[in-house]
Amino acid sequence: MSRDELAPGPETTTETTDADRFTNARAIRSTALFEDYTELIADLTEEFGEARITDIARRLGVTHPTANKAVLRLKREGLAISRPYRGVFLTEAGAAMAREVKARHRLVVRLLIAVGVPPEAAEMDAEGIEHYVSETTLKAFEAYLGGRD
Amino acid sequence: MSRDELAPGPETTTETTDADRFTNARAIRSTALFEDYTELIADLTEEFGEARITDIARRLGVTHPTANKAVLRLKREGLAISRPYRGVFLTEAGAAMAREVKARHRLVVRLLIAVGVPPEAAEMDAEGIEHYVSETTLKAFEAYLGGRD
DNA sequence: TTGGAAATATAGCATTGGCTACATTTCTGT
DNA sequence: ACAGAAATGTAGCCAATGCTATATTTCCAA
Ligand SMILES: [Mn+2]
Ligand SMILES: [Mn+2]
Ligand SMILES: [Mn+2]
Ligand SMILES: [Mn+2]
Repeated sequence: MSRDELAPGPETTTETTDADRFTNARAIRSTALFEDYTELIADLTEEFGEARITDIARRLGVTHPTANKAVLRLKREGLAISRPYRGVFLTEAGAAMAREVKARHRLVVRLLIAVGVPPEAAEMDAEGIEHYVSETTLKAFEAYLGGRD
Repeated sequence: MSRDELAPGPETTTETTDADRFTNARAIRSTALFEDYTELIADLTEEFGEARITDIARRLGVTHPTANKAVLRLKREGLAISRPYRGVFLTEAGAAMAREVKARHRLVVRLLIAVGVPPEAAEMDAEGIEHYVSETTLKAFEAYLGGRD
């Protein structure tokens, strides 16, 4: 039952292992929350001029202490700023993330709908899928959607 | 700056809120790890006749104590069984999850490739995406891939 | 057969991301 | 102006998921 050096394959090019894929997915998982927060804060700021903890919490479906703690992490990472008892705002880095994430979100929804997924399901599933779509895949989606914009 | 009762909309049908989408994504996040473990244990069992902690850990790119702890959770949830210092095996529930997840994994890869994503990127991204694809979306993927099977 | 290597288990630590309960501050209607 | 309501902040709890270090068990080769 030897399992060493299994199937080395004829590849001379560096090979993508299972571990690479799972490690990639784990790395993304740890940034997905920040992506949702920055995208949401950008939305709220556009709608209301500021993003308040209560509104963030309600839109995400979490309690306000949970939102508050997440915002502390966002601030620590340089993605947001806020003064006590005041609204939350994105830094330039946070705004850049929000723009990037929003574009990805929309493209994923459009792609899903284009291949026949009902809009409701597309919106629902995209909320999770969006975080795992690489640049390469995004480009492919753009090419696929191509003309019919 | 009133934000109460904003845009109630003309819907009579129950509406999907932002919070619903995020709550759904959080629920899925908490099962994604189990899905990867069951799928992997099924693969290893087929390849070697058993799934050993060391092999699980190496394939996932984590340390073996991490894999061991995850297997304890799998056992607690009735998805796997094992005796001390021996291989891990899936219960019927675990095997059912593995089958379902593997089918989803393959369909997602096929769909991505079908819309023009390079196979390498498709495999990489599918590892995360697969967990967030609903039954409805899966059905749409099947319909889209339709004939050219 | 037995000693070292390999595999497995366990202990203990850290962070994340949930929650409830309670404290503090700000806002608002009278 | 001020009292009560609303918003925000903080403390403390928990589970999940990662890690390193160490102990134990099993396997294998001489
Ligand atoms: Mn999302
Ligand atoms: Mn999004
Ligand atoms: Mn996966
Ligand atoms: Mn998979």
